Amino acid sequence: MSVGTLPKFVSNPDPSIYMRGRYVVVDLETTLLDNGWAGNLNNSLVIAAWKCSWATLPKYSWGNEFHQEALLEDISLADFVVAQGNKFEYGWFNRFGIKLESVLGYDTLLGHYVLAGNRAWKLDLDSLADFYGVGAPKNKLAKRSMKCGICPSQWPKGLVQNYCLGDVLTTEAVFLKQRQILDQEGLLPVVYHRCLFTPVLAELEHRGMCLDAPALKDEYVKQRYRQAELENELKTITGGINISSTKQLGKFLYEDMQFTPLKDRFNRIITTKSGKLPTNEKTITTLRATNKAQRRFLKLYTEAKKISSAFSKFLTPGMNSLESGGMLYAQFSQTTARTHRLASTKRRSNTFHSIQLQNPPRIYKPLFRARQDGWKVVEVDFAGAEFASAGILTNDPQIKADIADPNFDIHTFSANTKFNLNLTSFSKGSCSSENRQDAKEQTFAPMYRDRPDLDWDVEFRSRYSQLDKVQRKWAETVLRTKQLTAPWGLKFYWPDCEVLRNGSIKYVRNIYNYLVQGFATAEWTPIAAVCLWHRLKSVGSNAFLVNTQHDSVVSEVPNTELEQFDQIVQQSFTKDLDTVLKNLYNITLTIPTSIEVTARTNWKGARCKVCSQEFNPLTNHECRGVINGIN
DNA sequence: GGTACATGCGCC
DNA sequence: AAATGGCGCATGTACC
Repeated sequence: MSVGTLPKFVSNPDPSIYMRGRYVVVDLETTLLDNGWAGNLNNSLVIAAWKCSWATLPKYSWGNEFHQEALLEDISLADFVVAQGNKFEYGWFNRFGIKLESVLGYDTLLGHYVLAGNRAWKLDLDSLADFYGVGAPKNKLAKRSMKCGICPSQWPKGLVQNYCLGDVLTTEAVFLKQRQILDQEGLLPVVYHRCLFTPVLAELEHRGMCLDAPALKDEYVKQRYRQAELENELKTITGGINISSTKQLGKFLYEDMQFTPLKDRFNRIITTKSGKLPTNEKTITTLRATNKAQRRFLKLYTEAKKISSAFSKFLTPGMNSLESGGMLYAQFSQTTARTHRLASTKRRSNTFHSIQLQNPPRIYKPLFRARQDGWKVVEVDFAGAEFASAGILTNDPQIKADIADPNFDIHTFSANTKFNLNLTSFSKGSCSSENRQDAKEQTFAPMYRDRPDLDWDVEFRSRYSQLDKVQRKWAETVLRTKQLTAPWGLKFYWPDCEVLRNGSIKYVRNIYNYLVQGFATAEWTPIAAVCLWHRLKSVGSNAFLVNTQHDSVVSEVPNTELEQFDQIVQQSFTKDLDTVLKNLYNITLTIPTSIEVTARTNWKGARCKVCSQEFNPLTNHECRGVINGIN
């Protein structure tokens, strides 16, 4: 069975193409529904403008998406396509009939973001023009019209044309300056990596995720009912305070109910940043309830708050979408996170229902399904990605050994310290599952922290002494030079790094974190997704990607293609990842990555802490409907 | 009435 | 909240 092929520009990436290749710079003006998103089929193209590197004058073309032969011809002659905010153009290229997998992009927005590293630089085209000193022709009238939401289709033709052509020339000028700097800084491979990911995201945004309507309705009704019950009971206890108000809740807890505020290990009263008494769940579950009324209130309150959050963030938007087909969309941003991880937001839209697709409650994942009968939702996860990433970056032999050892379970090891178990074996099952579960939460915390007063930190850092040594070296480097260069070339900056009064280095936790988190989730996952996407295209598969959550990729796959899909996944997430990291960054993964693949009609959900059953609103389960019983 | 901030919490 | 990092969103509140 064929696992397909990758295009040369993926399997054998050569970022120097950006310095010497033939390119076309493109800018499009469209109607403005949903900010001109190509996913809204009521949008239309107003004008396309482009300039070829082999021509002196730019070209333009009015008219609709089906008549862009001249642009398509030039794109087919180029090695890559340059644009500011390429994801937008990719969406429209799809509508032009261009196969996205055949177009290598260069995005000036991503270029600037990569140069910025973790610095919060402005990324709009005007700011870029200023930064690179290429003096953009500022068309104030056009800018103002755009800002006021006046559709370019209503503008005088000459105005649109000048605006669009002006942006093409500005983008080209920015590109030419920018690529020189990125080349000198050794950052072109990183930009290349980011640009490979863009068309995958453009398509993924367009697909959206499909809800399981009966399951969602069932859950919605059940929670509405429960919510009403809770509201009634709480009202009788509190006299009708607004439990969403931290102010009112604080007053109720600490004044009316007379709870004793919590204290830290130095016997200081714990407060929030602004000095108020905290009212979050952790605090509330730790407060000592001394009577029945107090206990009852705490239980009801916690449940009510979770339910209310589930409604506003998920159940209500989900229900609203059912009339129009039960599809939820999101927007992904490659230029938000300081670690260069992907970020996701709700799509601000009147047409599309949307949620933030990177954080739906895990217990509700089974409320999503494949949109067609006879298909599965397939999730691919990297297992222990950040631990492996840390092991590779610091070359720690013990991390490597522990990951390879089937008889070593790090959460059991963690539980051993936390609960003083005096275990002699750390294989999974050597301690109770409750102990393991409780320890799990903090197992990897010492990777991004170093507290000599905490037993687990000392234990962790003494076992993984090479990791400890290298991370300290990172911090010393930043203290000395104010920056840190990752093995893939990306530079992180902490210009005001200094030794604090208590002797620790400022930003030490960020310094310990960024490379480790960035390598696993910002470098590996996009490469794996890109390779999966290209291979699926190359075999003419009907399967497609619908989501990605830092160390996982979610797809919809026809049952008839499951076996082939699995093989392509294995290829993409292991061998292809190795190949691309080697060829693009000259990095070798000294610890092999491992993945978990699950395929089912509905998206894989969370397991219940109590009975270990996967939560599924469609099946009977002792924790059915009880949100806070779920891990 | 709008904006900015604080808090809390969902995910990885 | 003590006791890692990274995000975005909802809600309430303060302030102009």
